This record gives sequence, C-alpha cells and structure tokens, in this order.
Amino acid sequence: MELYQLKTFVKIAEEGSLTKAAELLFTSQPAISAQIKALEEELGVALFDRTSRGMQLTAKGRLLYAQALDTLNAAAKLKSDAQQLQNELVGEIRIGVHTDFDFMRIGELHRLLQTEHPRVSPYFTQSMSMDILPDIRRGALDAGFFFGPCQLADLTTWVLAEVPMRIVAPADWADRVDKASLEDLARLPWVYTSSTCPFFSLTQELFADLDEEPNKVAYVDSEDAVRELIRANAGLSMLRVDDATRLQANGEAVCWYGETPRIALGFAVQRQRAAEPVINAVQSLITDMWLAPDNVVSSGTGGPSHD
Amino acid sequence: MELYQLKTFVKIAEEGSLTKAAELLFTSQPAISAQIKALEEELGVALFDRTSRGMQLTAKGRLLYAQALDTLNAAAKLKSDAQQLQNELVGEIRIGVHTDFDFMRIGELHRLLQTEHPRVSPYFTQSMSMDILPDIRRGALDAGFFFGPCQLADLTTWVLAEVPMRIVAPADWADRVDKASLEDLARLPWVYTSSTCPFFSLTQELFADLDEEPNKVAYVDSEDAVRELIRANAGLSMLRVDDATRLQANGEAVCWYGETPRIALGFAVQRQRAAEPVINAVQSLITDMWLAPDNVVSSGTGGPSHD
DNA sequence: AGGCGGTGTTCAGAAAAAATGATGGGCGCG
DNA sequence: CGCGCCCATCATTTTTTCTGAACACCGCCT
Repeated sequence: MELYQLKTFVKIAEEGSLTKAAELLFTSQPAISAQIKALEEELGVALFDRTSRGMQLTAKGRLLYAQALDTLNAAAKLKSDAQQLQNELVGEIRIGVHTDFDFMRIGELHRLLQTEHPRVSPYFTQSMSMDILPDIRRGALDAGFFFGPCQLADLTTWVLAEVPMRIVAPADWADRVDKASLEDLARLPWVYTSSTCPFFSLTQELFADLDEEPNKVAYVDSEDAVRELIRANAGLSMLRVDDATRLQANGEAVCWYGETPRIALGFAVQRQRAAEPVINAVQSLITDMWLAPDNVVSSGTGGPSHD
Repeated sequence: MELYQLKTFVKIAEEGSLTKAAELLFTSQPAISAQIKALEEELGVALFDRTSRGMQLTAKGRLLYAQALDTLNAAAKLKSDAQQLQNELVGEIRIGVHTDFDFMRIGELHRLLQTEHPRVSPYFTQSMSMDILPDIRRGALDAGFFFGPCQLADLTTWVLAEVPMRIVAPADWADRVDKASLEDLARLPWVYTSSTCPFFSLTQELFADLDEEPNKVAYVDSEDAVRELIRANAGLSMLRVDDATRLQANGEAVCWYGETPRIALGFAVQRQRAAEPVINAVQSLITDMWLAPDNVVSSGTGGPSHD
C-alpha cells in the first residue's frame, strides 16, 4: 500500500470514474485501473462497484475512503510542515548567564527570539562567572556571557559593552571615603573576588601604580556576596555602576567618585560552532541588541537603557 | 513522498543507523540511503546528521519523525480495518414492516443483527400492507414482510408462520355473537378491509360456502382502523388471535370461538437480489428466528413467544 | 436490431524506478 | 598507522509502473 494508490483511490471515489480520475492525475486510465486492482487485492476488499457508467464506492469502500483521506491528510501535513521548516531555525541553545538576568536583558532576548525564531528553545543557566567559558569549551554550554578579556583561542567572542564600575564602601564609612585618594582607599579593608574572577584583575590594575598592595580582608566569588559583605561593613569593593547606584540610593553603601574603570561585557561561543545556524542566529540577535546605536553603554550613571 | 520512504525514515531514526535499518527492512544499505536522500530532497529538510557513528535525527528531523509516525499509523489502521472488513458484512437494508413491530419481533431482529453483523444498518419502515411487495419490486424497499400469498414471480418469499385469526365483535354484542353460526355472523354488520388487503380474501373465503354475502358496512385499510371501529360498535371483523385476545381482555371486544382461519406471514425480497450478502444474511436471520423449533406459531392463544 | 459513445479490463512492450553489489571516503579506536 | 565501522556513490540488474491498442460490456439512439 502506497500513498499514490490512496491518492488514486480517493480521486476515483470523488470523480466516480476511472477516466476522469486518470485525466486529473495526469496519467493513463489503465495505469490507475491497475493501481486500484492492486490496492483492492492487498486490502482484500472490493472498493468499487464497476458499472457501465463508472466506478461507485461499495459500502466497505465508503468506510475505507474516510481513512484513506485521513492518511493522505497526515502525509500532506507532514510535507507542508517540512516545507515550512525549510526557512525556520529549529533547535535548542544553552546560554550561560553570569550576572543579573535583568541587567543582561534576558527577557528582551527571549522575546526577540520567540518572534524571530519561535522553534529555537533557549535554556538560560545562571553560572559562576568563571565557569562559563570552560563550560562552552567542554560543550556543556553552547554560548555564554562573561566579563573581562578572553584569551581562549578556540572560542569566538564579541564585546557587547564596556561596563563602568565604581568603588563602593559601607554606608557608615562615608567620611572615610568621601575625599579619599586611591592610596587612602588601598589602606582600607577590601572585599576581593577570587583570582579567577575578572573583577580581580580589574581591581589589581586599579592599584597597579601604587607601592603597596590593597588591604584584602575577604575573598568571595559572587556579586551577591560582595553586596552582602559591604552591607555588613566588611570592606570596600567594586561593583557595576548600576549596582553601586542602587545600593547608595537604598542607603546601604556609599560610592567613591574617583576613577571609574570599565570592564568588557563579552559573549562567547565555540569557534567551530559559531557558524551553526541556531548559534549564529542567537549571536546576531544579541550583538544587534547590545550594539544598536541607541543602546550604547557608556554613561556613567547606570546600565544600558532596556528597550 | 511514499509510505515506504516514511517507514525507512522511522526505522533509521529508531535504529540510528542505515546499516542496521537496512537489515531490519530486508534490503540493502544503498537502497535506503537513496530513499532518505530522495525524501530529504523532496521535503527540503535535512532529516539526519551523518556521523561516522551512524545517523542521528536533526532537530527538524525530530519534529517530522512524529508526523511520519502519525501517517504510518493512519495507514496501518486503514489496512487492518480493511482486513477486518473482509469477513464482515457492510451495508444498509430497508425492510418494510406491515404490522406491529412488537409482533414482528423487530427488536429481537435488530439485536441479532447488531451482534451478528454490526456494520449492517437496518431501516425499518412501517408501510401499508399492500404497498410493501410493490415497493420491493420497485427497489424502494430491499425486503419486507407481508400477509397472505404472493403471486409475483420476480420476488422470492419465505413463509415464516401461519398466523391464526379470530372473528371479533364489539363488546356490547356478546349475546348476539356467543352461540351464533357462521350464517348468523354474516348477517351482522362487518368491517372489511379494502380488497387489496390480504385480510379481504381471507374473510371472503370464510363465507365462500354461504349463499349470501356478509353485510359489509365499512372498508378500512389498517388494523388500527379495524380495532377502532370495533370499539365504536361499527361491526365485526377479523384480527390476529393475539390482537383479539388483548381486546377481549380489555373489555373492548368479544371473540367468536368458531372456525379460526390462518393467514401466512411471509418475508419477501427481489429474486435477483436474494443472493446479495446483506440481504441473504438478514433473510437467514429472520427465517432462523421464525422457523426455529421452539418458536413455531401454532397455539391459538397468542402471538409467538418472544425470546 | 445495429451502431455509437461511454465505461472499465486486459495485454505486450516500453519506460521508469528501485534495489543491488562493489567501491570509496571519513572517522574513531587500539 | 591500520583496522573496523559507518555512509555515499556508481554502474548494473531487477522490479515495478506506465503506456497504447485492442477488447468487452452496457445504455442509448436511430
């Protein structure tokens, strides 16, 4: 039993005539006669009564006609869906996110992806900043965001923004920080991130010209921990400007308005896989989002404007 | 796109290997390689990723795999249903019924038909007794019941029973009827059926030996009308024994316990169509029902025993 | 009654499609 | 580096399908 036989069956049933059906199917009348004969033989059922006026469905034929239609419809849907898929991207992509979903505009990205490529399912996984690039290399992630430079040759990266940072102190320390110099600050207690974190080197560079090392009293590995220790009067640290401003507005911290270093916000994928359609599409969406002219991240007052 | 391609598609997807699938499909590996190639080309979609370890569904392939299964399932159901139909009768049959459905055991017949031939749909149409045989000839009915003889050569008939009749008078006439002779009865007013009705000749025969014609005061064409006129004291008439007994039990009539003529209950179909499977099956059911040893209609007290 | 126009069927040969078996290339594994 | 496993390709054979002509059937019309 093949689909072409079912098509013929249905057409003859609808036209009530071999001859007519043959025309409409652009073939010869003996050809479809043989098709029906073979189909009837295989099914063991007489589908038509042959009269001198044409072919008429038998009672059994009428029952099977409906099912033949069902089968053909399923096949037609398969085909049209396939044709639809031709121009669509289909797949999944696991994206590592190293900081606030809000700041990283994940909602906006998801919305964009939904409309542009509805059959691409994104999996956003929040990871420690330092895990993301290795995970991409290992294939545990397909792509991911990160701060700082990337020296891994087998990853392709895009710089999305230069994010301004600010030195932040506990709210109680307002007078110790207000007019302090860089040297003054270095002598105060510092909450550092672990050395694998990009913030570490950023802070180190800040004090590179000084003779003395800053006074490191704690090492943590998440921005959340940094904020918490500042609130606990443990020491100073460096945060994104938007974060710092928010803390200050809440009275939980004070900012030091000296130099404001910037850290690169990057997006990375495996170099070999950069051309894969799904990965490429998501990367395009993200670079478009972040590098669009009206979205340049530069002002010292906050994060990028979100939409 | 043909079913054999979809079968191959599904099998490869399940096995993850051309080679394995080829074995299971009892064909060669190049053959199904070409099938999939053709299918992918027609759909415009790459269904598999070819690795050195085998074939793996692409994301799009996974979406279409489900639809291929649907299509194959529809086709399989069509085929198995067809095979099932091989041993079944399918169709409709229009049966003319000339008197009470209850007496004609239509419920029982329907139940039997349902279990023996569930795909045969009966249409029972109540018709005037005299219309049924002509309707069968015309093809307006496929079969039908009737009373009396059938002299039409193009119909095949079966005698199902000899139904005993009884002469019935209005209840008020009990004393006029009680010990009356046939001659006495003939002088009383009679409700006759029209001359095309088989009851007409039956009643005529009853009085055939007498010199005088019975006193006919009305002609009607349904048993219901006969009963109604008896209740209205219009005259005597002849009814089936079961009918007569019921009327007497209700106090609506009295019976005359003289001679009880019998009328043949017949079943008829077109002679040419008697061998048609559906007609033949229904006829067998009916003759079995009525002629089974424990169902002989003979007792003078009522209709046949119903089940 | 006989011919005509419509049907579906059958047949032999032609055409197309599918299957085959051998060959070759790619990739992972020892 | 060679072996084994995978799939792709190719020329060839085999099978299936299609074709076109001849035929049989039936209703209809002259």
